[in-house]
Amino acid sequence: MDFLCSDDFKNTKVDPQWTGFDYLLKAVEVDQEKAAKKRSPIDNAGESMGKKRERPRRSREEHGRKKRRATVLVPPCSPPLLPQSFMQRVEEMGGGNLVFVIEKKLFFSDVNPQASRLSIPFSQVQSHVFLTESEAQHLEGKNNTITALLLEPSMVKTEVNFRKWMMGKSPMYVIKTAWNSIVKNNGLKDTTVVRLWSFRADSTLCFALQRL
DNA sequence: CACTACAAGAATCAGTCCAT
DNA sequence: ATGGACTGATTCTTGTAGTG
Repeated sequence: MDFLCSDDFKNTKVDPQWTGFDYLLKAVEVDQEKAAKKRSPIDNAGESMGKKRERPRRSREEHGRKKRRATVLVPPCSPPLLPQSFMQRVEEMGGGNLVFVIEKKLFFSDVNPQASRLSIPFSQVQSHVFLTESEAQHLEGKNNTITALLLEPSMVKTEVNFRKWMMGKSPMYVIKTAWNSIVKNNGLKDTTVVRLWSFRADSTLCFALQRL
């Protein structure tokens, strides 16, 4: 991960009227711009894609499995704005340090009650700065969980467990515990597009889930 | 242009844990 | 004992860069 340094802000105009929250938003913006610059235009077209592997093709549909690999959403270059309704709720909770985490289309595995989890592929995470260094280290440990609050699209607060898993060689974050009820209460389905923000309320890690 | 190779990550499933 | 929730390894599909 590339951390921001003072050089990254040399072209940033600072308004003395800014609140602490405005500073945080600007920091996120600069971080996103830096990340976008780092990716070459070619990389942007298929940054995470490698090449194709030849395998015997056996239709999964034969086994009642759904077709996968839907189009991966191209993340916006600058973080989207959190809707006003969420902003109000976040402020009510005394929240700050808002960080845009990911925008993703939900897949069957994300809404499958048997799985009861929201997968957050590492490489699609817009910024990892929402975790403190100690939290990131904590998650490295096997079976280590961070308890967080999730603000559902319905504005209901739910306690969830946040973990980091290694799926093969690919690390991913997962939100677990109560995820099924979140899916149910908010009518989330596969193909639903959601945005996830993180923020801090009394140093507690919190997430805001926006349904698009 | 056609083909190959690879990485990413979605989907599945067996095993484990825990509450009833 | 049973069933639901959770875990995480494995399987396998897909997009695209690389090569001829």
